Amino acid sequence: MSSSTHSYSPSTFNPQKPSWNDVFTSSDRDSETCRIEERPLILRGIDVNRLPSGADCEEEAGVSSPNSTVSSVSGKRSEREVTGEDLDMERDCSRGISDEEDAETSRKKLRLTKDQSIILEESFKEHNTLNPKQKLALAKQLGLRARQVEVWFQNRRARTKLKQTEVDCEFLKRCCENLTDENRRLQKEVQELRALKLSPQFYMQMTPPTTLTMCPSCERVAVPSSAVDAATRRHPMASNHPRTFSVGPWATAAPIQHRTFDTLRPRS
DNA sequence: TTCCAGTGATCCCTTACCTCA
DNA sequence: GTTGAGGTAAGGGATCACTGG
Repeated sequence: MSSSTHSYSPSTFNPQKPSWNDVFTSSDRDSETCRIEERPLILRGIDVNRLPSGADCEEEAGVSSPNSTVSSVSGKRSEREVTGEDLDMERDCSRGISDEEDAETSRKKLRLTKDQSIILEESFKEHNTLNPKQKLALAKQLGLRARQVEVWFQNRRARTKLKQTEVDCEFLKRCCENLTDENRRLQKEVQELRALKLSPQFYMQMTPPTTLTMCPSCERVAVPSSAVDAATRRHPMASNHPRTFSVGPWATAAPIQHRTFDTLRPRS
């Protein structure tokens, strides 16, 4: 993010409270009063970064951002935010805005100052959503409107989600590649084994197929013949009805671990 | 107690503006 | 000077939860 061409004046930016925790000790999302206070100011035709000229704009006067950049005109505004009072305030606050600015439907863009961004980031780290009280307090601290803080958090959450999606996507891609490799390797192994099976002289040189013994009750398998003997000695069931079958020398007695998606995730 | 309209908050998608290469 | 891409503030619709009548 560049602010080189903007006339940021961080010196005039004066965060009132250094600590977010000091500002918000309660996490409640309550209070009718908050809702009333939160009612945003009309934007149309107003420089959101400029102090409102009218005294009627006092509510936002202390809150508006006198320092953060660009003359900003929001072209549109949510209908639900427009109340009768707001309309009156809008008219009041719009005084002093030039006609061409007023007539201008294109919206100029606000750029947050570095300090504002830092504070917003810090507060986002602590909670990625804000209750009305927190929003108002933060807006006041930053010299922004509550709506701007709200929008910033909304967009920030979207960025976080997008980043997470990218990470997940990358991870799944790697999983897919690994599985493809594994599949290729196994296919190759199958081919080799088939070739071995078809070549008698090589087959003759090999040790005879291992006899596996499986206990019918616990379904444990012992691979080597010595192990089978041991198992027979230890486990009476194995001597009675050992379920035996022949497998190739490549057989493994280790149970196959079914990996879940979570187990595939890289440990962080 | 249930239904319903109103309201606020949030998410998601999109637009518009700004900056930079 | 122009242009296209990328970043981001903001608008607006959809949805959900809550509340009061």
